[in-house]
Amino acid sequence: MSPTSKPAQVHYAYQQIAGEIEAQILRGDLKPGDQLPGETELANMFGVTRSTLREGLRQLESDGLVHRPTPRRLEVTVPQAGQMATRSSRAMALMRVTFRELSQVTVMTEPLAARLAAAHGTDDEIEQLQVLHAALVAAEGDMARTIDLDEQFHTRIAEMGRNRVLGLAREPIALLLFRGFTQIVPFAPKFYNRQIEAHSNVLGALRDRDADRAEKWARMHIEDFWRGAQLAGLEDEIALNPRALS
Amino acid sequence: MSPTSKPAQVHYAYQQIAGEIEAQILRGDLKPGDQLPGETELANMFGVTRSTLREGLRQLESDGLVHRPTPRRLEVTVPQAGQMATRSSRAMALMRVTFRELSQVTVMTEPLAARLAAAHGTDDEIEQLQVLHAALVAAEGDMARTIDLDEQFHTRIAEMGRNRVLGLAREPIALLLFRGFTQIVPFAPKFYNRQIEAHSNVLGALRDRDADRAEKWARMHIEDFWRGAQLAGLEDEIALNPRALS
DNA sequence: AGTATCATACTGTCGGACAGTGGAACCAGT
DNA sequence: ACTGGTTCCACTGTCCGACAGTATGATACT
Repeated sequence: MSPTSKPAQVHYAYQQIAGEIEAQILRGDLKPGDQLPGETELANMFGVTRSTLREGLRQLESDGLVHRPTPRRLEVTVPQAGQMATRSSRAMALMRVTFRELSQVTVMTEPLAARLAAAHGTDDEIEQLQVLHAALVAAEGDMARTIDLDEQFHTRIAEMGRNRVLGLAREPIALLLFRGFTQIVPFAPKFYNRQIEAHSNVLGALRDRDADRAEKWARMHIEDFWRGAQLAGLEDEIALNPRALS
Repeated sequence: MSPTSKPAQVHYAYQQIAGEIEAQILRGDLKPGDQLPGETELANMFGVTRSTLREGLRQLESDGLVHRPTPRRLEVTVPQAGQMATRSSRAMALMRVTFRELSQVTVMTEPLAARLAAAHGTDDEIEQLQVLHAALVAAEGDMARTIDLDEQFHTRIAEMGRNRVLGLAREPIALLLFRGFTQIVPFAPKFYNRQIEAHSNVLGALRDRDADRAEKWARMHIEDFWRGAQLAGLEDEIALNPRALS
């Protein structure tokens, strides 16, 4: 019953191949960076045609367990965070999750990220964050760029926390939530400036290595975002039209 | 630069096919439940061979955007939470995340889940949770079963919160963390009983619809887990050997 | 009408083939 | 001997054609 142990009927050859290689990776027989044999050879090893083998490979590729730096080289790899985030965002968008759902989670993740960043971020990273913030301020008016930089700002903080689990968990969520910016700003003119201010305060707290203050301002930042959504009457609205993710 | 808008070089035919169908789904031209034409017809539509088309389909399948209820029927679907969780867990296991990383996040997610459950769970769900808890108590000694039920208990609470975003975010994490149970119990004999007790208290709070108390006990529950890991000296140990996920 | 049978169409897999190309071996020049 | 360029080969992406097994819908039967 456990979601991780379901040796369900995987009778199809291409699934068996994907499963077998996956098992070898998880078992450690194949380590990230290892190069796999050519398709013909692999096909022989598994006793199938190249066509069948390729279908299996496509699946592994899509799972992020192998990838091709160049068409000629097929190597084992650990799933990339960005790839996982995209998949997750897409899933949530298709589920038509609401601003409420996103906010409820983000109001926990971002403050945690800020707290961890205060503890583990390097001076250099804080400096870079300052630069990013300056760019964000300078981008006033350009909505697309603002959203992009805003997302980067938050992600950068999360990275500073040295917690990859948090990184994986929050990225797809933040990705969706911050896109909602566009829908909120028109309803709350002052909103934009308050966001900038909050960023400044988080930045300041990080510089002082004040975890509590960083956490507090991050929380206020998100709560403010949520209030903006409420003002705009978007609480239970779909956060993002899936088509925006194309 | 945005992770969602990368029309990178997708020159390969099978990638274009996957991309095109994916776009149609995100755009809403294809809705979950819709049935797709046969492979031959699709291949003609895209002007490629069936072999090539199939490679594209395998990718979509693996992404969870389409699936085959029966080999004959190929239909559009929204990615299943369980599938995403498995992928995520696997990625984290391969990244060799530590107990520390998992705990830091879980100590936020589970209390939030408990709080939301107190607010939105139905009486019926609380009853079912009681049954599950009873089974958990009865399973004393059977480690594998205990872990399985424990994970179910937490997941059930998360579902009661009616927040799909939280569900997606916490599932893969909880999946990994609770498996660590095995490594902790030997070091902390009393640990097991305290976990049961905590569950009881959360359950009681839910029954009283006391969100604060539910949240508090959930937090204590996780913090206790974390202390157990510390007692066992596992703070920075790999939470789960990837091979356990095969 | 409900059930059983049959025919058809479609999937999973196979085998072979070919153009384009990236890498490696090989050769030449200094 | 080492570097730089050329050639050749292996390998990928794609195509074509084929076949067994089977699920699905159509047909026939009770």
